[in-house]
Amino acid sequence: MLSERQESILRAVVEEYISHAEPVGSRTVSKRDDVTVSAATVRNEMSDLEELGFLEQPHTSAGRIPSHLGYRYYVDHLMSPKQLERSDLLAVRRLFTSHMDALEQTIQQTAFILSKLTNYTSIILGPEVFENRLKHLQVIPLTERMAVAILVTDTGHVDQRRITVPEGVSLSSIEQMVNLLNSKLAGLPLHELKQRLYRELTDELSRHVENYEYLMAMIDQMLDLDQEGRIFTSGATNVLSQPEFRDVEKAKVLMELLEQSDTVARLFSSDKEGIQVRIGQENRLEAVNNCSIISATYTIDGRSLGTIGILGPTRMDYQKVISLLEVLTVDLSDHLRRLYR
Amino acid sequence: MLSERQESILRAVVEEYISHAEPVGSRTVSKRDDVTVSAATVRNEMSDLEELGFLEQPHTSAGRIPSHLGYRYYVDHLMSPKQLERSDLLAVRRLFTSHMDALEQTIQQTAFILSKLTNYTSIILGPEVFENRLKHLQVIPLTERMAVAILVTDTGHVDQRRITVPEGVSLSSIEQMVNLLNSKLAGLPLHELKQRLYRELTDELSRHVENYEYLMAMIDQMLDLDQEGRIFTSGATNVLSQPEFRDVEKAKVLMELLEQSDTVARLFSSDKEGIQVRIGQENRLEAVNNCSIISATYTIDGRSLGTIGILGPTRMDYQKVISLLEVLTVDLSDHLRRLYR
DNA sequence: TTTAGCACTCGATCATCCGGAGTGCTAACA
DNA sequence: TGTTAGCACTCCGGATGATCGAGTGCTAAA
Repeated sequence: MLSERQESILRAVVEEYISHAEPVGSRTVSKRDDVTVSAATVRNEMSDLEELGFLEQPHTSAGRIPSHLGYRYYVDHLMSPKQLERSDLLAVRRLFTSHMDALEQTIQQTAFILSKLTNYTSIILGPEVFENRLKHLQVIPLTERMAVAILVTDTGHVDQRRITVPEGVSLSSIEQMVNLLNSKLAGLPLHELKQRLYRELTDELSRHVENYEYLMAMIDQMLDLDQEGRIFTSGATNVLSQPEFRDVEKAKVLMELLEQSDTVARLFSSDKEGIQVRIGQENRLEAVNNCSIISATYTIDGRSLGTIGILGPTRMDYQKVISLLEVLTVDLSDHLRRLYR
Repeated sequence: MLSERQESILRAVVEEYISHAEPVGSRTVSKRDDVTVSAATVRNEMSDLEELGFLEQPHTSAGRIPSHLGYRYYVDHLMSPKQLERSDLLAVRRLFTSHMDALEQTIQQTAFILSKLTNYTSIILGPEVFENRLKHLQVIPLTERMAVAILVTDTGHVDQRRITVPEGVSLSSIEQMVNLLNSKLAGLPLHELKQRLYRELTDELSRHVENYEYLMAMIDQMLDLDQEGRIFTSGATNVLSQPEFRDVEKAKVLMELLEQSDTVARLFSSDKEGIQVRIGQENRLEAVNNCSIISATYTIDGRSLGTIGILGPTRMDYQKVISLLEVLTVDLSDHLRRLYR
């Protein structure tokens, strides 16, 4: 357990380093208002903190920087839940009172404002439509052999896919089938559709509809949803502003990672409720070893819909990002609920 | 007019500089197979070429690099229409024989392969649905006051938008209206819909449908298409590999530009048929003054659908990019035609 | 007209040299 | 005993200067 004095020194080092990105010396610390002892004492304490693993020295005769453990301790115990800047809060509120009627637009905008206010890269996963319920199914023929299947969920999400109409299947039989599917499947969660289809509807379909086997293949095609929620990033170029990525090579690794949506999804997806902070090597991926990821889930009616998060250097303004994410998840959830009633 | 010898020297300088990214000296040029004169002669000629504005010298006692004019001359007169690498051609062909049934997927993949093969950033605009014709209109109610309008075009493009149902408008009157709209508007190009609506349908609607004024507002909302085609980029991080962007600041300017979709659209949109090459300052935007943009339009049944292009440093492998774009636009147009019949 | 030779220029690289910031240790002090 | 002032030492970073090599421009010879 750290003494109160050690804690205030650790806090000082972390906060100074976060805002100035340079190793923090004993004099700098002792000059802070919340530290009353002299530089020499600070030196002794810093030496102890280094031994305990909370601080690191880039080289002898340089100041100290926080280790991953140091950041962790700071996030877990030392961070005061700083109030958001009024202007930031205002920006968030203004966003959600403005007219955003499309889901995609809402999320894109949220990502945008998040990256704008933090100067880090923001990433939003989802929303996961998988749990949504089928509202309506429709097939619109384009040509003899082509059609568009449209699937609307109770949340107003529209999923479309182009399907090939098997030979020998008539328009009227498709219509018949769609009607049947609508009456039997409406209200079910999307991930149950196929299951239900096979278990309960095969008999009925084979009785009512001609060319049953071909149709089944077509339905199968129709209900193959893309399970992966979409990924929205914003402010990817912000990494280029961070001094830790002044070296193009390092920046490149990170930017390339951001272009691979599956990796990003894996990195950010989080099942835990609430805000999650992963610092440095706590992320498994080596490329983000000197990055931190802060993520939160947004919900609708208690159902977790997706993840919203920030990627930045380990030297990140945790206080600000966390309080911003707290506000944003609540407001986003609210907004989505209002949108979907 | 340049002499044959001057041309071969200019070609040599451009090609050497393209592949090595360093000022080209007289010795290097005279060692090439297509230049038979000595280094000293080359020096004299290069001096002339500089005076004519085709070459530049970063500083005295450095080699020469092509000026924008030099690249332009090279592209217009000196480039031999080099055969594509067999492996590249194969990759393109493989892409289009693979199963891609969604429009968006097709385009995303095309962009991907383009950036992969060139190591530059690829950008695809469109497809422009504006000229497409209405196939089918559908409104699916979600709640009392909310609905999703779905608009399918003859090319199978699906456009959706969430609409608010005005108070006092019944479900049945909406249904009635949609039927009327479908029968009257189907087959029309999207950009004529509104016009036609106001000119010919107001009377009929007011006769057949209750609460006519509210409905009109709603229809208006429905037919407000996003005119801007979507933008797909791929390989944005490739700029970070180019030696001209070793400096993070320069890279940042470009990457930020790539994040602004409207600027990108403006930069790439091209009405001219065929392949267009814009070198350096020929682009109006200052941020891309040392970049070149090569773009081409892809078509369907002769109708220009959208633009496909490459953004890279002025020192770009024009031959390769141009031949690649030639193949790709043809294949993409073919593929889309097959897709839409 | 072309080429060989030569002096000259200039950037890149490397070693060297401070200056400053910061530490660790010791001794004095409360 | 804990705290502080003082001091020698370390190390980084920027400035300076020497050297090297690539490349040019000019001149004179072929």
